[in-house]
Amino acid sequence: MSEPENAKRNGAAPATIYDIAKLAGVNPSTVSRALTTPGRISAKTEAKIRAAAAELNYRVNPFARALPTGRTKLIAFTIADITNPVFFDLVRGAEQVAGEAGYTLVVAESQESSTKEASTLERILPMVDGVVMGTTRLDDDEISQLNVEKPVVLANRHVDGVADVVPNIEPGITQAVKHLAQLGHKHIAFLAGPSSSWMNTARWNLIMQAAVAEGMTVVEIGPNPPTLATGRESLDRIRAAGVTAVITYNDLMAIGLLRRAVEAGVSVPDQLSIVGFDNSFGSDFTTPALTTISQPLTEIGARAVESMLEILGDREPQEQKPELGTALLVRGSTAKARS
Amino acid sequence: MSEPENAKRNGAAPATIYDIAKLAGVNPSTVSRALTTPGRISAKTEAKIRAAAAELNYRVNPFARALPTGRTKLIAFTIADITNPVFFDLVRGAEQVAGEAGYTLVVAESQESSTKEASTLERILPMVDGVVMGTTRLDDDEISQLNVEKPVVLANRHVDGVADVVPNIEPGITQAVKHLAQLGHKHIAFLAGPSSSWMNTARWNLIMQAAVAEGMTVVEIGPNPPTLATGRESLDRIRAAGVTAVITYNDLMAIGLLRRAVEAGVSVPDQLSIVGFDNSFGSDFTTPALTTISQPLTEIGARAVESMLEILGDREPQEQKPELGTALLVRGSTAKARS
DNA sequence: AATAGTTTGGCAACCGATTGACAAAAAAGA
DNA sequence: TCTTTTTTGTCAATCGGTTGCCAAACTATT
Repeated sequence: MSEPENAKRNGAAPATIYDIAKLAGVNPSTVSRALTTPGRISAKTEAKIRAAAAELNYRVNPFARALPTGRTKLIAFTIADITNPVFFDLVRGAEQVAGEAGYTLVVAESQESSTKEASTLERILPMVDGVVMGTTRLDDDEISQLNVEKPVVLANRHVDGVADVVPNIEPGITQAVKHLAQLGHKHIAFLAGPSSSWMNTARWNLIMQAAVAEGMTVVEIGPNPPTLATGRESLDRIRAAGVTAVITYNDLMAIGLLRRAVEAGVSVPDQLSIVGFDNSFGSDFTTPALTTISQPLTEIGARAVESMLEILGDREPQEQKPELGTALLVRGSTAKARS
Repeated sequence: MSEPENAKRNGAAPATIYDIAKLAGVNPSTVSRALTTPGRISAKTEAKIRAAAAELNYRVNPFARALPTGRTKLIAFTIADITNPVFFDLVRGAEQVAGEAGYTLVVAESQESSTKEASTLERILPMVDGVVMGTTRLDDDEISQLNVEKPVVLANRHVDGVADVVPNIEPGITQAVKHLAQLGHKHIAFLAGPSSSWMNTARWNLIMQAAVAEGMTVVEIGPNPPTLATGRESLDRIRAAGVTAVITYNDLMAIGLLRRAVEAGVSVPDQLSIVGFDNSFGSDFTTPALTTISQPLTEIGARAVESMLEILGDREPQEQKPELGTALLVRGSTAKARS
C-alpha cells in the first residue's frame, strides 16, 4: 500500500476561503458572508470576492460547512431491490426535486434484506440530513426509531408519527376487481408480496373487500419475496388453487408468472388472466402486454422529497396538494374467463 | 420557514469523542486513537473506551473525520440513464465491493445529458474520494480534466491516462456477425448509439470489420440516443435501408425496435432479425426473447470499484485478473434470412 | 537499585468553514 | 460641524475529529 497518497491530486490543493481572502485583501469571514449571506456585504466588496473565487476556481468544502451547521445537503433514498423497475420513476421524481433544491440523493439498496438495509442505513445515517424510504423492509418500530434520529419520509407506506406520501389505491383496485368480474371470473387469487410490506396488507385487504362485494371468491397466496423468480415459481400454486385470474403484488411478479405460464403452455389471457401492480418499466415488453394498476410513481417520489425539504425547513410548506390516485390500465393479459 | 430547527432531533445530540473521554476518564485524543489505531492504546484502556462508546451509542461523525483526513469514504457512480437496466448489474457489482470496504456509493444520474452530468458531478465532486463512471456522456477531455481533480475509473470506455475496466467485445461481436452470416443474411445494419459514446465507435468498427470479413454489407444508422424510443422510431429507416438483420447498440434500443416491429406487422425474426447488446434486465421479457451479446456487467462494476480502491490505497493491487469477455446469447429474435 | 528502553496517554495545533459580538467607517440628521 | 444611526468588515470561538510531539509511567536489563 505505497504511501498514503494525499486526497488532493495533482499537487493543486483546492482553494479555500482563506486563499480568496488573501487574494481579495479581506478577512476570511467576510468571504464566507459574501458567498452565503446575500446583502450582508457591500456590492463592491462582494464583487471583488466573487471574482477572486472564480479566479481560484473555488468550490466550498461541504464537510467544513457541515461541521458547524450540521447540514450536509445529502438525503438518503432507500430501495429494497434495484432490480425492481418501480424505483426508476420513484428516483427520477425524487432526484429532480432534490437537485433543484441543491440536495443530493444517496441511493441505498438493500437487496430485499432488512438486515442489510439496517446496516447500510447505520453507515450513512450520520452523513445525511434525512431519509426518504422509497421501499423498505424495516418494520414499524425500526422506522419510528429511525425517525427519532433523522427525519424520515415514507413513500407508499404508513407508520404512525412518520411523514408519508401514499396514493389512494382504492380506485385502481376496485376497477381491477370489477374488470375481472365483468369478464366473468368467479375465483381469483392475490399473489402476495413480503409480509414486511405495509402496502401488501393494504392491497390484500382492499382486494378482498372488493372481490367479496362482487360476489367472487379470493385467496391470498404468499407471503413471497416480490421478485421475478417468485412469480415464475408460483404458477403451480396458482393453477392448483383453481382460480382463473390473479392480481399480483407488483409487476415484477406478474411478469415472472406470465413468462413462466407461456413456457408451460398455459395461455395468457385465455386460460389465466393476470393483473399486475405499478405499471413499472418493462410491463409492456411482454406478449401479451400486462394489464396493471398504475401508480403515479414519479409524483410520489417528488412529493416525498418535497415533504422532506419542508421538514428540513428548506421549503415553504405548501397548501394541501390533491390526493394521488391509481387506475387500472387494461392491456392484453386479461380476458374472459373460460368456463 | 419556521425556526431553522437544529439538525439533531429529539434533543439528544449525538455523542462525541469528548463525551466518551469524559465518561472513560481519558483524553479525547486517546479515544480517537483507541477507535482508529488498533494496538496504539493498551488493551485495558481500549476496552474501557469501547464500553463507554457503546454505552453512549457513539457513531463517528464522518465530516469531522473527513476534514483533517480529506477522505470521505464516498465514491460517486455515474450513469447516463437510470431507465437503462444495464446499470442494475453494474451498480450491484460496484455496491457489493464498495460496501465491503466501508465505502458508500453516491449514484448520480444524468438523463443522457452531458450538461446535467457535468453539473451534478460539480456538486458532488468535493465530497467524494473518487468517481467511477458506469456510463458517461462526457467527452474525453472532460474526463481527463476530471481525473486531475479526483481519481476516475471508467467502465466500458477507454480514455488515455485514465483507469478503466473494459471487456473484450471482439468475441461477442464476431460470434454475432458469424451467426447472422450463417443464417444467410447479406445486408445488415448497426443501429448506433450516441456519438459521445466511446463504446459505440468501438462496436461499430468491429462489426464493420467482421461483416466485411463475412462478405456482407453493413450500414451504420445513427448516431442516436440509446433509448427505447429511438429503437421504436428507427424501424422505418431500417426497413428503408433494405437490410434483413440489425445489431443494435444496446438492448433498450433492440427492445423498442422489436416491439414497434410487432405492432407494425413486421415479423421478428422472420422478416427482420434483431441482435441486442448487453443482455440486460428485461431483454428476455419480449416475445420473441432477444438474441443479444452478453457482457459480464456485475463483474465490470465490481472490478471498477476494486480498481478505485487500489488507487485510493485501500486495497492491495491484485495480480492481473483474467480478461473479461463477451459472448453471443442466441434466443428467439434471429432466424434465417428471407430471400 | 540505577539506567536504558518502551509503552501509554495528554497537549495543542489543525482541517475549512460559520457566526455572534464588536469596532471602524460611512451616511444621515441636527 | 458634531452627534447619532446604519452599514461594513474583523476577531475569535466553534463544530468533531486526527496526529505530531512530548512527558509520564512502566518494563526490562545489568
